[in-house]
Amino acid sequence: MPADPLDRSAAAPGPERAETGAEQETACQPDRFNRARAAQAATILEDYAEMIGDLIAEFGEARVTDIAHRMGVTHPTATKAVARLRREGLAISRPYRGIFLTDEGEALAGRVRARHRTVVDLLVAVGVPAETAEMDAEGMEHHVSRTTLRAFEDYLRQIDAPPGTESSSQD
Amino acid sequence: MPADPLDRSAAAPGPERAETGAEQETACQPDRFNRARAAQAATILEDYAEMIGDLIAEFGEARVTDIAHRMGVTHPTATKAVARLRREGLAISRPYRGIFLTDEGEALAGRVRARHRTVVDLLVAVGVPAETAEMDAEGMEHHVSRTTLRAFEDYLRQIDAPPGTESSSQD
DNA sequence: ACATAAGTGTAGCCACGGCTTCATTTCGGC
DNA sequence: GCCGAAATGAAGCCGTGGCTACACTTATGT
Repeated sequence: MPADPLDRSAAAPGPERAETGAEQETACQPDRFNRARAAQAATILEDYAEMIGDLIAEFGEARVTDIAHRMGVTHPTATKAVARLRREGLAISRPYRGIFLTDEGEALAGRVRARHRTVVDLLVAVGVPAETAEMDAEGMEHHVSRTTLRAFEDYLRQIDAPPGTESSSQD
Repeated sequence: MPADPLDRSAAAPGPERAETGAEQETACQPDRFNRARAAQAATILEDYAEMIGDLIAEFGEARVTDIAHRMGVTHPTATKAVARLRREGLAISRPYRGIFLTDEGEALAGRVRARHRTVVDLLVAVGVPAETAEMDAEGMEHHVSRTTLRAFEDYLRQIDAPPGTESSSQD
């Protein structure tokens, strides 16, 4: 490393940092990160909603303990998450009773589940081992926009079609 | 909705919930979420490290204000992030001076940048518009495991090769 | 019917990652 | 050389999402 890299006087080529033009060039950058942050914030709600949907499908209701167990958290954490779901109008519950999803919550859970499947399928389609695909999709899915999701679906549909059906060239 | 969906007495088909077999079937579930959480925790460090690397490449140093501006956060937030980077041994800095990356930090930034490019390339390859790919990759990349990354690279290499070159397993 | 176990709720702690506000330092012009 | 502006640092607030510890309710078994 340089002798004194921390001395600004010799570091920056220009103090004004090319503010003309470079500013709007990097104007989209914060937006990207803000979108990523927003997606991350929605992640937990989406995961819990989907999980509750799964449990209801399996057992007819979702219990805090089961949610906590499957999410790998303690039960107070699950309780807090459920409280947030309630606040957002995604779930309903009564003290010491099971947790259920509102229509909105169910719709969300359905969308999340479908998206998850699509992401896993795409990963597998491009050569990711099934197990790894499941793992990675869990985190990735929350950042997949509608546009990207549709692109995935199109791609999967395309490669799903028999190769000889519509290939322009004989190959 | 049912008359009284919150009444457990009529809800669960069986209280014991098929603990035989189902337990180990869902044993991997918490792990999935834990991995996703861990990835999310590393997200900020990775993003800041890459950003600092970019700024150093551009200006010879990274300043808190610039980092904050590009990340779309206020400067105290950037300062805190830098503090964490320092704690993790990824960056060095002196009060009122620029921020620089350690060798480890630089290595991390390089890996992150390469991974980002690969993810964007793959998204584009399967039909995602370039701009959307940039957006979505920002969040997705942090959840791409080594295995998946290599699968992406293989896939890109494969489709990069001229379609007629090895179509019939000639070479 | 009651005791105990299991499930649930509540309170309070911590770290993180945003934020605002204010103090301090450095930089730059006069 | 000094003074103001810009940059940085430090303190403190808030919401989130983990956790532990403890209280309470429900369920279960004898």
